[in-house]
Amino acid sequence: MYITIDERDNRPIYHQVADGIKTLIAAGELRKGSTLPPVRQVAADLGVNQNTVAAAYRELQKEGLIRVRHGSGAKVVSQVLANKDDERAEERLRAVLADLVLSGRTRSEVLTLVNEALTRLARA
Amino acid sequence: MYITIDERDNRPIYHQVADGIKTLIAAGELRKGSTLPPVRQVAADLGVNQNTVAAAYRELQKEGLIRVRHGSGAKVVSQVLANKDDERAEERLRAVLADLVLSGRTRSEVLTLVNEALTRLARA
Amino acid sequence: MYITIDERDNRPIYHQVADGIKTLIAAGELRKGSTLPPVRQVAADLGVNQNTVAAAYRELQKEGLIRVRHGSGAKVVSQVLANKDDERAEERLRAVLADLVLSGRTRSEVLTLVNEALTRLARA
Amino acid sequence: MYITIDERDNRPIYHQVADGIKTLIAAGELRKGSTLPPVRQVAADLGVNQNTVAAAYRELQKEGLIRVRHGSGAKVVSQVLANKDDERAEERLRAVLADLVLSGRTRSEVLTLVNEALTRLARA
DNA sequence: GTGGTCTAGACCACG
DNA sequence: GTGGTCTAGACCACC
Repeated sequence: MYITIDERDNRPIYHQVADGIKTLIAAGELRKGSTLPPVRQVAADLGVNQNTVAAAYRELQKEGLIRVRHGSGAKVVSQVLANKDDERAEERLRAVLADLVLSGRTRSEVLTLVNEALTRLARA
Repeated sequence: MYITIDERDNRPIYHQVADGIKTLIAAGELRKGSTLPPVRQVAADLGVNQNTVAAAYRELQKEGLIRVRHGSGAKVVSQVLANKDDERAEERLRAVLADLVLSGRTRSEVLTLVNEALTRLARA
Repeated sequence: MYITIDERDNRPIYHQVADGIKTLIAAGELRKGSTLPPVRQVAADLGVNQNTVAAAYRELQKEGLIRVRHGSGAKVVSQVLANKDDERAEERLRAVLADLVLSGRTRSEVLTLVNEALTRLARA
Repeated sequence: MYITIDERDNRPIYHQVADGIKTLIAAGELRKGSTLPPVRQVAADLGVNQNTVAAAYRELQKEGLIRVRHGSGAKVVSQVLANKDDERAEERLRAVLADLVLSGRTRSEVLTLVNEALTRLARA
């Protein structure tokens, strides 16, 4: 599991964990039916509290990507988000692109970044 | 000021305001030397608390885009972000792209969204 | 045994099993003196862990409905719950009814559901 | 706010709190636009931890009934559950009715309970 | 003032 | 073994 936590990142840790797993699902590294590692293990690996990882799993379950069952762990049940609109992904996309442009990148540099990122996402 | 506040957007309001202004700067509608409208006016226009708009301005000042002076309002002083938080922006880009892919969009659909957004940003 | 396990049901599996058997008892399909099928068989039929079915039997025994004996299987010994947890049941009833109302059902629709359910329970 | 916590109730506390508020919404005591009391106040009133109440609010938000915003509290935004199917309300109804019947109540006694409960729910 | 996040650690529930 | 709940308390973010 290649998830990284960035202290300087404004996003809360549990969000970063969830996003990391979402990326793995989008990239096809975690397919429908795959079992996620135990909460405790992820917590130990990343050096964060178990509750924090549990919050990430809860988040993913809320979005319909995984199914968490009490004694038997978490499993990927879908590769499609349930609430497409709630997250306002397009709006966030615009904001991020504005940031990249404001950091001095040219249009083609931004497009290169986007293409590189998309290439890693199998289903795209 | 063409800024909109979306109730359903999960981002905090002050963030939405700051992002709106950043987009205007990136698009060239607000150039170096331009004066931003008074906090009170923006607050009234958007129907939000003055403190919220003030927080947005503070954020923009922290990023080096504007300069806020007591009595003389806020002015755009740069069109380039001061913070070199490139990695964080790229990380957020990846997360947003993963969300778009997980919401069922194909690679070309995502690229269309990106191009549309970039076209509105003059400097890109 | 007409018990079904619903993956989408939030109740724990052992609870679903116990409730299924309780419904059979309430409906009179399992009468005082009847023998329940062996844990292994139920587990195999439903495709769940034996421990899970055992937990359900334990629950039913705790409520005074069945008697589990090593070697001789489980037998229905009563058609009346031992625990006087009436208030808790009523509280749960209120919560479920609130949910049904909040899901948009009218009073008469709810009453229809209730009547249908009661009709299947012989002793009612 | 007439919410009660029952130690003997099997449901987790945060669930009992959420159910209590749902009942108030279903009964029309909390209408669309109403503001919920602060997390801290509810926590103090009920004698539970703030995190527990926060979990209840999160639950209600997930179900689409309230909208929680950072600095400005929680507000009722809908009187209809967003995820009607996820909760399997009808299945839980059958289980509760079976319990009431098994506790020795006749059909008419159960119907009286149901009617009393529904009478308190305005929208029913 | 409001809610959100995170931690440490205890204890419970499920399979 | 797995995840869930709850607590106490600290600190942060938002309006």
